[in-house]
Amino acid sequence: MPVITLPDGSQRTFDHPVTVDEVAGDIGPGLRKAALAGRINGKLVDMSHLIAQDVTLAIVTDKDPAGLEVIRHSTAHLLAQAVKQLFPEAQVTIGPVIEGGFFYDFAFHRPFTPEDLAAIEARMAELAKADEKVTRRLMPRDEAVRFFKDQGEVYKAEIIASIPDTDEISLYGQGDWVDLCRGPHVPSTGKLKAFKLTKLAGAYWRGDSRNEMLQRIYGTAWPDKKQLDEYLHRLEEAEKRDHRRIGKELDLFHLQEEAPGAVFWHPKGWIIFQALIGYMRERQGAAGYEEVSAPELMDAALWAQSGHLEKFGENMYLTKTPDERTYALKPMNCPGHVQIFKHGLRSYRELPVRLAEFGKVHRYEPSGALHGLMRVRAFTQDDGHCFITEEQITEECGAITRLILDIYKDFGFEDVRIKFADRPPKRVGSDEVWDKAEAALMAASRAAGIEFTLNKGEGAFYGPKLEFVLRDAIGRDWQCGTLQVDFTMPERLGAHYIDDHSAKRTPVMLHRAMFGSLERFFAILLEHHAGKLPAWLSPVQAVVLSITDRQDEYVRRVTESLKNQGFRVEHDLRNEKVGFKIREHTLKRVPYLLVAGDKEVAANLLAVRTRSGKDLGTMDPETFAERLRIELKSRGRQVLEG
RNA sequence: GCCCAUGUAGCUCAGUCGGUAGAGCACGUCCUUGGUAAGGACGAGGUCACCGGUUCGAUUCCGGUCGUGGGCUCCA
Repeated sequence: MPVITLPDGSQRTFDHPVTVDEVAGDIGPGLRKAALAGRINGKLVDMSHLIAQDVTLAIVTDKDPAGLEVIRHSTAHLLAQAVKQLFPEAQVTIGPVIEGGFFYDFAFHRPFTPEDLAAIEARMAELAKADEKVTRRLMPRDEAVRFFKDQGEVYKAEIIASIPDTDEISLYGQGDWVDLCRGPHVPSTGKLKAFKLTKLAGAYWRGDSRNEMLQRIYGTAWPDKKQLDEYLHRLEEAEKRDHRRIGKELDLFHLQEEAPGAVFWHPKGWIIFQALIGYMRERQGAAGYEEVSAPELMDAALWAQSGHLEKFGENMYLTKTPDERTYALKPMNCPGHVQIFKHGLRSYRELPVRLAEFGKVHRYEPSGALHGLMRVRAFTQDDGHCFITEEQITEECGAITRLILDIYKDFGFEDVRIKFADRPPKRVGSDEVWDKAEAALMAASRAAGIEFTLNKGEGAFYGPKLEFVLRDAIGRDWQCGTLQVDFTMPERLGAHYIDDHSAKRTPVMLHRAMFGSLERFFAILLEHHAGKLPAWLSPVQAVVLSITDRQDEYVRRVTESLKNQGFRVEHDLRNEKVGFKIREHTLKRVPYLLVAGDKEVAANLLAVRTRSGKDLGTMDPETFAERLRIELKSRGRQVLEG
């Protein structure tokens, strides 16, 4: 006698057990048709799920995020079914839903080709059109293992064998194909109407690089064709704002074969880079940091003492010199800063000592990890180290966290996620010291009132850390800022201060970076703004354009004057039509285009146009300068273009 | 590091079933003096990533190396 309570609070009573599908049909034929799954007491189930008890039930359609997940998961199954039909020797493994779509990993004796992909997709379309019923059944674990082993599906058998005894094993079938799955799934394959296979890739079995390489097929799926097309369009748009592409278009930097993972900064890119440094110099100077510079090349012995050589050695560049010494190119700035701290006797009265450096570090990253400016082998950190007493940890961590979040706001990043990364397997320092460091950072985070998620085992080898994560235009997450508590390094490198009882004490060291890598932050900024950097960061803030050569003298004079006032301004006197010049500088994302024709020259004016095509009318050069000055000073919060 | 793809002019890309290559844009010269996203003509530009092999002959076929791209692993 199940009584079923619906989301709107209404109840339906049945005199026999009913399926979700029947309930949906009872509510209305339209809903029954649109239904993909049910949610019983908060748990997702199939349409065929039989309800015998009193429950609350919601019918899940494609309007529900969970419905979209069901569609994607079922499309992954459809993919596997198609692959098994076309390539019976291929073995299936796993096929989860991911952001934007799904993938399925297969073991196969040869790589899939783009032609295979097209054939698979075509077969999937046929199978969807056949509208095969999707059925669920339970099977005892041992029987399921045997069932898949008999079919040569050793990966599936391995997965089932690793499922705890207590969990039930459910199998889903559609047509001639059966797969292990927790479910739920769409009631029939006809519900899958809009999908596309997007790419092929390799992936390790169970994500372990010691395991064999499987072949992963990525795809995306949506409730309808329109949403699929919109998604594909979004991908295209994201590609247009790829920092590598914009870097080329705007002539900001380049990379070349001879220096994999190292950047050749062009004049315009370097202006932006320096603007970032200038900004950070100002902010951290105000926060009590003193800027220093430590050697890039130091004797390997120092890196052995710090523990870097042992824990980080495979990522370090080493060089042997004619004097038979081995030097290491610094992969981190901390040991250098400790040397500066420990030079001379330090008193507790001096603490906190805050040292900062725009330090260029080199790390030999695996070749496959390199990615534009996002992942390089030579990069610049806005690195800083605070030498403090244990009592100062909470306050100092709070100050750093507030500073980081405030700085991100200046660049338009409001949504920042914070992760707490605790002790990694490869580490230095005793467990007691780690307990203390983790507790201290945790307490400081709580005191600062920030929310964070746990990133297990991802701390630095010398201490736990907070990671500040930004999301880029294509939806990828990038760790930028970091804050680490370190009870180990000062000890290993022999740093001390004298406390108020004239005793030698070891300071606690905080490592922090806000941009993290300037190269990466630069790339994220470019993508975030699609190249349209705010004027205070733009390499060229305005271009003065002549219409004919009669304005040359005036244009030169105005440009010179603006330059003398500290603005980054160029002129364009080329023998081209004004439309051509406008187009070109707009494509170069120059914030302001200042046009001078005969009329403007006669009245000492400039016709001001923005890169987004807005006409701001005419104004005299002094007025423009004043307004631009305000915009730059407010870092874009007060914008000339309105 | 691993899997797959890929490397032709400054850029974006054609092309050569093996006989040393072409377009558009950019660049140079000239014509045009034109009012808010491409005016026109002519010209110059490439050891077809690098090293080997097969071949009378390789940019093209094969092998390797390096780089790049998409993933995996790793990470700021």
